[in-house]
Amino acid sequence: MPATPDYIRISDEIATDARSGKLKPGDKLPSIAELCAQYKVSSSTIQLVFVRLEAIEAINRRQGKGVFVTDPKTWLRKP
Amino acid sequence: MPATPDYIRISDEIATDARSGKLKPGDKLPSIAELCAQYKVSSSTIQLVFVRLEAIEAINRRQGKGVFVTDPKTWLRKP
DNA sequence: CCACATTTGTCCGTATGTATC
DNA sequence: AGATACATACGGACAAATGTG
Repeated sequence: MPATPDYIRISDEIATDARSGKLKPGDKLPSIAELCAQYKVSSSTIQLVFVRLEAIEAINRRQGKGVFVTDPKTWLRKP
Repeated sequence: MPATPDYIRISDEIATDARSGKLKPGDKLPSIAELCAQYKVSSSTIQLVFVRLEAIEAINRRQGKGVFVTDPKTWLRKP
């Protein structure tokens, strides 16, 4: 059986952290470089994570500043 | 003004076609190779489009078979 | 204003795996 | 067996926004 793809697993973990309160609305995620190191994946995979989380409005990406978590209450679904 | 990124523009066009009825629920999208040719982008960009559309449940991806449009009424939002 | 470092943003080409026909 | 098609992941190139000095 196929293991869960990295980009699904990582976005689910971030979503879980936000729902549990470990990440709060407005919190800035680690930089892409740090997330790459933390999860041992490439930046392309992290970008996939961001596209997926952004599509459901779970994060807010601001070029040059960072990626910020939104309030889970406003998410379109639980990824 | 920043040009709209390809993966946003393409997923918006597909969404518009589905909403207008040009694409109907259950319709199969052209193959990745055909979409690459049609929009003159790489397969990586098409995969970004798919991840984005799948996140809002606008498409259903079936490995080896194709990518199918869902009913816009069930989408999580209008991309 | 300018230079620089940091960070995110987009896109590409390729490799490999898996499912279907 | 072979062809087709989608799935995941990588690494790199370059652009754009921000902040600091």
